Amino acid sequence: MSSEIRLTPTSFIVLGLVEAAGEATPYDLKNMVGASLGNFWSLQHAQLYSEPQRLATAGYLAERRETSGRRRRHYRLAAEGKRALREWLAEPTAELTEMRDLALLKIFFGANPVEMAAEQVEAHRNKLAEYEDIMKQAGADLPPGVRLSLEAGILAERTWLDFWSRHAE
Amino acid sequence: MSSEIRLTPTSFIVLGLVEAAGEATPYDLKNMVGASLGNFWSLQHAQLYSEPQRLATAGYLAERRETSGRRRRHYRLAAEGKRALREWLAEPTAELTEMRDLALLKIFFGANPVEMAAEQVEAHRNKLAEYEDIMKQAGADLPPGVRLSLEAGILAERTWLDFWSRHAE
DNA sequence: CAATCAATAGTCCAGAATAGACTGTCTAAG
DNA sequence: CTTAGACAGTCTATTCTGGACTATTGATTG
Repeated sequence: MSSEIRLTPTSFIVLGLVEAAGEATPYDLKNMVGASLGNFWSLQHAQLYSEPQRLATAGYLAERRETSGRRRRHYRLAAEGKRALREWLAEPTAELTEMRDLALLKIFFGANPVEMAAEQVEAHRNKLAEYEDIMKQAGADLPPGVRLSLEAGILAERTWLDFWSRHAE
Repeated sequence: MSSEIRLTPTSFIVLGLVEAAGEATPYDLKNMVGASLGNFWSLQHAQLYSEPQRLATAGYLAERRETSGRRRRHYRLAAEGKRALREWLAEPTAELTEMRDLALLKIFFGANPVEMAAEQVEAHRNKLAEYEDIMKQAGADLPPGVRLSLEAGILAERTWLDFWSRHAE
């Protein structure tokens, strides 16, 4: 309960994942992130330990702690957390994709695009293959939202692959 | 000189912009960012005040301070800064685009894509128009790297516009 | 000329995020 | 029974973020 905290995207990621899992430890969250979300929103694993605690003290999550062994903390959504998540999901955003592309930054400042392109083509090709693979394996049974964001990832990777290929000669 | 500091992307942005300008105040840098780079790499203006100071104490920039009025600080590249920038530019990166897209994050967690799409189509359409405008106005005389990253921005915006349009019905 | 307004320019701070080293716990194989 | 590797969590220093706040300058107008 109590202290008001600022809810950041990180907060909603934690709330969303906890909701999806029903109950989860930070380590569970870490694995969930790695398998999905991490592909398009990078997170430090340390945050998956600190953020749930923040949310728990503020009343958005309920915490149950094991009394022996690893003394893991298990989190579930509290009513307040469910409400906050619902609200956030319902509110559309006009905010644009923010991208941070080191290679592009170097190009901007005059780095040689051809040299840059070789590495980038390779990296994007791998990423694209990975996504397409997931889509082929699991595509049909993915929740629609997850599937949609995977599609978006595939589109984006195709675009980048295309862009860099054209500069690779 | 002296104290070793960690050079982050922010550092190289400052070094790169100072090099391009010859000499610049933080406020100049802020304007340069707004007009170009800011479109694909967001920065807090406060950092354009603190980062140059960090770089100056570490010997990468030379600082000249006005003695009256606003007491502006003017920075130029020091030899060490020029070296660091060259080195960074020469080294290709395999790092991928990191994207943070709030709308996509919401979709991932189950938000209604149709509602999301309306706002996003609008926002991306505007951004795309803005880029294409710059390209038409200034395209020919842009430095090649700047032009290339502008092209990348246009491609990316087209991709997003396309993606969201398809879900807008 | 003084008042005032907008644009210009810079400072500050609390809190959040990042990088990455470090420490424990558990299980299975040799 | 020991040890390697996977599993799970903690910690710290530094950087970054959002946003409020202050101060200077130049242009307008009454």
